[in-house]
Amino acid sequence: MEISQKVYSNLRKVPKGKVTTYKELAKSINSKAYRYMGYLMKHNKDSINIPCYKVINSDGSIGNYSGNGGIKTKIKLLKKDGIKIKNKKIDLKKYLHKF
DNA sequence: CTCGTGACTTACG
DNA sequence: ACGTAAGCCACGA
Repeated sequence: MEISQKVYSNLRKVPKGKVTTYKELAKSINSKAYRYMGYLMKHNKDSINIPCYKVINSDGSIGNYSGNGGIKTKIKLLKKDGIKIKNKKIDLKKYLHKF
């Protein structure tokens, strides 16, 4: 199975109300290709089934987003999932999902 | 095979 | 806190 498919699969496992980081995502597939995670999201081959907005930076900041509205929409979607965002940062202690 | 790319991370000054 | 640099890895051309 291709790495990209594994990443997508894992990302879909993130429960509602939780988020994950590029770092954790890479670790979950036994890889250190942190940068590639974002690369995959941007390419967005399966955007319909992949909640890329649940992927954030290791320090809890939002990171980036190429969808409609960009960062703003990403934050909105996260809030919709019940996640509290403080000054563009997410409380990883509460919302980080580990694989 | 090599090269460029990327929504990252860590370390250092 | 901020900018810079280096490390990292899969993928397409």
